[in-house]
Amino acid sequence: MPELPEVETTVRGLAAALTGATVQRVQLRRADLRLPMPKNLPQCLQGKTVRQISRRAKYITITFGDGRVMLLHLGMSGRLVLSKADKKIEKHDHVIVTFADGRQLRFNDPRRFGMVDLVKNSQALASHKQLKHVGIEPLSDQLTAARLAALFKGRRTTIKAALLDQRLIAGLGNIYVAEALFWAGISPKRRTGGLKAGELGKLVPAIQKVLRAAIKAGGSSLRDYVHTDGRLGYFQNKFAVYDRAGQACRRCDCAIEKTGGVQRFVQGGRSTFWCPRRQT
DNA sequence: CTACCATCCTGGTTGC
DNA sequence: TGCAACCAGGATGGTA
Repeated sequence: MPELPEVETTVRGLAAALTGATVQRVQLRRADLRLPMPKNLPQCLQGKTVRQISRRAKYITITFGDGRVMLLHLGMSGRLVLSKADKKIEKHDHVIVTFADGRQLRFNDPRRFGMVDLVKNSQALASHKQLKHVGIEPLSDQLTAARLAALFKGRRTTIKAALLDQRLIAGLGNIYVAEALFWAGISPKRRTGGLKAGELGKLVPAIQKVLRAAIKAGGSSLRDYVHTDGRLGYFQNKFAVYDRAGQACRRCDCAIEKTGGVQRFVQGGRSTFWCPRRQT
């Protein structure tokens, strides 16, 4: 589910609601996610106050008053939802944080591809195994055509694989790579090294435009994803190509022409959607 | 390097 | 209605 826009929407919801809140109790109902959770999580967080909540790549960080940082990843099916304490506990609610005012933050993840970890301070966070190698933030001024050219130079990978590679650019996933390449007019089959400066110059704003629009729409809700208050995102209604095989893309009448509209094929084991008429 | 594959896990959808 | 196959927003480690 969650790519950068969904994680960002979650972070904004949590930050607005929980900054300054004090943890009363933590229930660790199931610790065996993709990485095992630290068993001392409840003891470490009890009585601590939330100082800051932010995002790096697709990771969520919750910094507490004593400097400790909780690191979370939502994997494919994870969600963080605020609820009242009397709400029924769901099957896949793995961590439940109860605050002093009675509200609860629940980490629910059916597929258990997510992760939760705890580190001593922000320095330890920066050198965390999961974060050490993540690439540039696409919505920062780090993302420039020149930077992309340097990252891609000499590589023979396809642009689709490169944009999914979190070590290069952090936060894009299968949906937003497809959408960004569409708006940039670049075929997902192109080799990174073969892209011209002008094409990279179109790719940067395409990536940022898609991510910003998706954040504005509160992310995409396909099946699992919901906001921290349970509302759905609606960017899925604005997809140009993702999950639209056989339909017209958002820019032409390709569906009724011989190209047959948006095409789907499998690349690296994952679905790729593109419009052959608009992306070359 | 790179492409490709399987793996972790559950649940929803599709097709017979 | 049952059941099996297939599919899914991610990340990683192995293979050739």
